[in-house]
Amino acid sequence: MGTATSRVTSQTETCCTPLSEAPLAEVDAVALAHTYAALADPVRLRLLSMIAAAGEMCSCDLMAPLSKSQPTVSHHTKILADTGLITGNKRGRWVYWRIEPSRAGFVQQVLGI
Amino acid sequence: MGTATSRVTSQTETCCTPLSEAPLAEVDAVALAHTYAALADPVRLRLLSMIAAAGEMCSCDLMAPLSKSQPTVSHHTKILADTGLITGNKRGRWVYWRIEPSRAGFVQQVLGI
DNA sequence: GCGACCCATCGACAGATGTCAATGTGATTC
DNA sequence: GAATCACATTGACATCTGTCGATGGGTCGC
Repeated sequence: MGTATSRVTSQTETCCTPLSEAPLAEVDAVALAHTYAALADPVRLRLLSMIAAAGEMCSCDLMAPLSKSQPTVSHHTKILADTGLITGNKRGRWVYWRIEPSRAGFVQQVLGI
Repeated sequence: MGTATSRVTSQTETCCTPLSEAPLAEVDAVALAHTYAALADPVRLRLLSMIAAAGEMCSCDLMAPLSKSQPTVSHHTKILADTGLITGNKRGRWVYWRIEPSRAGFVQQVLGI
């Protein structure tokens, strides 16, 4: 996924303003936006915060604090999981969610901790 | 809505640093989500990136690289400005946009610089 | 087996969002 | 003053998103 490698042409050219370094490529921008979209909801932020604080939580313990229905909580955990911010671990009847270790630093930044 | 009741379930040494005792309050979550919503769009991320790289840009130079109409660019700059990430400075007929200095560090984090 | 439980998925709905053409506003130039 | 330019605003549209009730699929205890 290399950049377009479009070399800087001229300062006054119309196509792509050169800038100092290459601006965010469109592909990268879409990926980044997808990640931030996952964070653009209060319920998901609180969800992340709870999981980060507890280390691990099952969905059944998330519904009450969030005041959301079970399908809604499932919907949000799926989005966070698809984005790679949390991972689910099914043990018996319960699914335990935790912050994806490789993203723990990013999540802490996001939560302003 | 209970406030900080510090009901941390012990055994927090699993994957993350202690973090906060209380989960994100709903009010704070809404505010945070509002900020991240402003970043949840590829066009706005590239817009931020361009402005950050150039230091200052006028709207007229943003339309072509983004391949967006003038009203659309205006729409996005307004959202970023309302969120406090950029500030506009009108000089003559042109509006020059730059990263809000107090948020420059945050923006650089966001753009992965 | 049977029932209870936890969770995912589906269908539907209201509200938010990105986009553009058309129009309005203010500044500049003639 | 008239024309032009840069930008904001409006109105309309298609799409996306958050939410919940209903349903399905596994898992446990009996």
